[in-house]
Amino acid sequence: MADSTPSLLDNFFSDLPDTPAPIYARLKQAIAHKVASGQWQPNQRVPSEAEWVKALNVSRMTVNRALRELTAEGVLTRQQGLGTFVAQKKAHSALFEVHNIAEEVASRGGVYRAEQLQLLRGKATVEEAVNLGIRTNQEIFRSVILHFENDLPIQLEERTVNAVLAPDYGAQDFTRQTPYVYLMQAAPMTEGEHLVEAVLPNERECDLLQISESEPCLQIKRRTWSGDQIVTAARLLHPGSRFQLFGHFSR
Amino acid sequence: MADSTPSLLDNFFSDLPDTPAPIYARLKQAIAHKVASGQWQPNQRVPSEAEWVKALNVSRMTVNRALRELTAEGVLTRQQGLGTFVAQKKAHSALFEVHNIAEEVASRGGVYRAEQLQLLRGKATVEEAVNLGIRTNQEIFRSVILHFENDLPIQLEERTVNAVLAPDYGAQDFTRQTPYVYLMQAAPMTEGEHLVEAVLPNERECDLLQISESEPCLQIKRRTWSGDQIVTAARLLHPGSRFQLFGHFSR
DNA sequence: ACTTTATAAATGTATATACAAGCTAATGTT
DNA sequence: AACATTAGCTTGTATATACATTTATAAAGT
Repeated sequence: MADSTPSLLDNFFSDLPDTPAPIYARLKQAIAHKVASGQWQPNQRVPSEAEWVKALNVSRMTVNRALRELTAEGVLTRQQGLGTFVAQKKAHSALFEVHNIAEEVASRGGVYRAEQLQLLRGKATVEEAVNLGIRTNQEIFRSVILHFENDLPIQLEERTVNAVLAPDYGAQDFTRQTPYVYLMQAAPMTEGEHLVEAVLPNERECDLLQISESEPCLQIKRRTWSGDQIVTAARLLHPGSRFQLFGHFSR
Repeated sequence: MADSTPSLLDNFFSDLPDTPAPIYARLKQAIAHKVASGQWQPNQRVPSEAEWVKALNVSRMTVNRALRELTAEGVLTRQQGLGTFVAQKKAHSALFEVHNIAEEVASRGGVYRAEQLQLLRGKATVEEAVNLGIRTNQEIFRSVILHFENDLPIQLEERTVNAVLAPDYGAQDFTRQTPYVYLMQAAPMTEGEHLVEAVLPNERECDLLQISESEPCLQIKRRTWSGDQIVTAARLLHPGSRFQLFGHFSR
């Protein structure tokens, strides 16, 4: 389970505000950012409580609280006697966290492939501006991607992206890497919402998804925040016969 | 916001094991049970940290941890200077927690009504036994209920219930109280899972839901645990034109 | 009557300390 | 060489203490 311990504990708070939030919260935020941005990989070892105490000159209980809460939130895992580690990505996954369709397909043992139908930059329309919480003249990206599992369409993805927060979105090749992966490192998600409903897609969409016009689809509209700004809004269309959403909850 | 403070702090742990779990965990469990079973109502005041300290003769930090974690889990809400209170049921609700359709309808300002189409006791079939994780000769209840919002069908609910865990299920009147409410006090839910998909219902179901046969529906299959036993398995059918699932997530 | 000020109560955070319990690796013994 | 023991590091929990912040209430002043 163990790897090596990250080094730079000094100046750990360098790129974070040092006034408003309590110590434990800032430590949580700093660690969560390392994990969300991929700088710390799953199963990698996190500095021990004693190391944090020495490096940051804070009480062990303060460090303990930060690590304990991150563990409760599924960011870290801890093992008595061993240490603290970055959690596996969807270990005890929260609800309905199908953010990366490529991983989802791979985890089922399927072959994943994508076609990029559209990717262009422009100014936001009124509807898009409302969706993203920005002004209408602000730059955005629009992309349409069709995702395949074993050469059968599994998801049609229409996405609008805030170009200020993710400036390199237009330079990505989404047949190689899903938007989710790029967006997570460009502007790590802190919050999100989704709206799920059953719909009958229009003729063009049925054509793309290779389904009959009477086949119902799961439509998921999702918006994700980074801090207090909306990074992206997406509409995901899944053929009902090829896709189910699974969720698990406790307490 | 404040009500009156519950009295019996003595013997609070009376009906709980007193050996294995740490103090803070037992306190959490005891409070969560009071809330889940409805003995403590939303917005009702919970004893202050100081009161718990005096009553249980434990450290304030221990009580603080229990209350703080229950707050993070959405069971309680706290306000500095004021006190600790039982949280509103779906305050910052977890994901897709549409457990009680009556509340859902009411929160939208709609008029709720239900028709009980079936309610009978019997022995579990093979499929039902597998679903509930029991043996095939064990007693179960089966119920079919149609829920209305403003006199339009909003949910068709087929439910199987473990009769051992919820023995009085058959005596309930589900036109007055949803199964969820009874089941929560009979065997408080600790875990659950759901499977969401888009389907086209059969002729009878379309008839009941008053929709055309080409209208897609959201189908939710849900199982809920109490401890390590499955209490109930339900299949919920929602007309796509009248129902959406909304979820919100953080971190 | 109204405003201001003090006071008390409640939660929020931080620290120091202590001991329990789990895991690993070094050490010692047979 | 094989095994048992021990020491050291790790997380887990519990306590006592201190001070900050927020809120409501009571008292004092105008």
